[in-house]
Amino acid sequence: MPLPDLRHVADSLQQRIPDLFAELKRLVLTIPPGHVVTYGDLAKELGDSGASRWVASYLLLPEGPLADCSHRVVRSTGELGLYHNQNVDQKAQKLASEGVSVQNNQVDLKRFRWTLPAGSKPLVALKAWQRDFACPVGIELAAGEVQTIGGLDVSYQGDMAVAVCSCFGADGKELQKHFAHTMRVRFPYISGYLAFREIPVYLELFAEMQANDCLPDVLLVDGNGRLHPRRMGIATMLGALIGIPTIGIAKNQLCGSILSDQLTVGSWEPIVASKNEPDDVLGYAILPHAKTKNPLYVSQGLGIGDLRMQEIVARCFAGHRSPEPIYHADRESRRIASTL
DNA sequence: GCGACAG
DNA sequence: ATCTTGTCGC
Repeated sequence: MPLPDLRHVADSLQQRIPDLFAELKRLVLTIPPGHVVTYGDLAKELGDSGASRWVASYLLLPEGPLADCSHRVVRSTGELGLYHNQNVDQKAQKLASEGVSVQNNQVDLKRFRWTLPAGSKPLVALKAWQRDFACPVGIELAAGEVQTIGGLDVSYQGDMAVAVCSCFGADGKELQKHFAHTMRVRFPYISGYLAFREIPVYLELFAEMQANDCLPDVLLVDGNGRLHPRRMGIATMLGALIGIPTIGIAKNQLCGSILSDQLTVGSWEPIVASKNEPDDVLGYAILPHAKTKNPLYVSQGLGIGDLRMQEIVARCFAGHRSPEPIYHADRESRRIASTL
């Protein structure tokens, strides 16, 4: 199956990613003096209440572009919450000067809550994109021995992202070569939407690797694949976009429940969406070795069945918690980011 | 009050 | 992910 022109894929995907910063700013600027909204109100208007933590952290940025308005955003309980300059009293004073009465660090939301205008809800569109995403059917890891296993990770220096792909041989333990690409990210980290933050830099990286005729046979991606609220984690989406089989490797559990309550070294314990449907396996938890008590969360990206996925990941274990290709990509991307 | 969500 | 000091252990 011919691979797509990744230069073109990179450019067209970038077009489809909304500017959440601009949309949040637009919403915040509609709050008139004398009114407040909650972090959750803003997140829901962006399309997902799960974005409230990002909304709060962005508003509370000390030198952030919305620092002038952040006093008008409070917690859902009516508590004032934090303020960008650490001085909550100043938040109360600003609200009071605008006519919002504050008692015991609380605002009466019934009286002062502003109704935000209907927005474009960009996260609703992105959720729909994930749900409806049609994976190409032809992507399957070829039978026989794998030649090259790639490990992917991204590190950050501010809003600069450094993506690295470390290419390992069939044994999964010997580094052959690696590639790196640095670019500015323009989408925040929100749980469930990691792909929209990190896929752009990966696509730039793979466009270069394609130009050098150095694409691995299979990719281990730092993040989930099928183990995702909408079954469309970054590993799955990336595999579909670049046409290479992928496996998702996460260090923390995003969703689902582990069927077994006992993890033993080297055993693949199924993770299901709900214990009521134990046949719907989203991925596996595995302890790579006895030195760590935290498992790795491994799930199908695209084009590889469970057994082969387990075999490929297992042969990449060598004393670190992460498989060697990801471990190397993590260290190398971090090293480069620290020089920026 | 508790639980809590990849990077 | 990043911010961060010392500290425990192989």
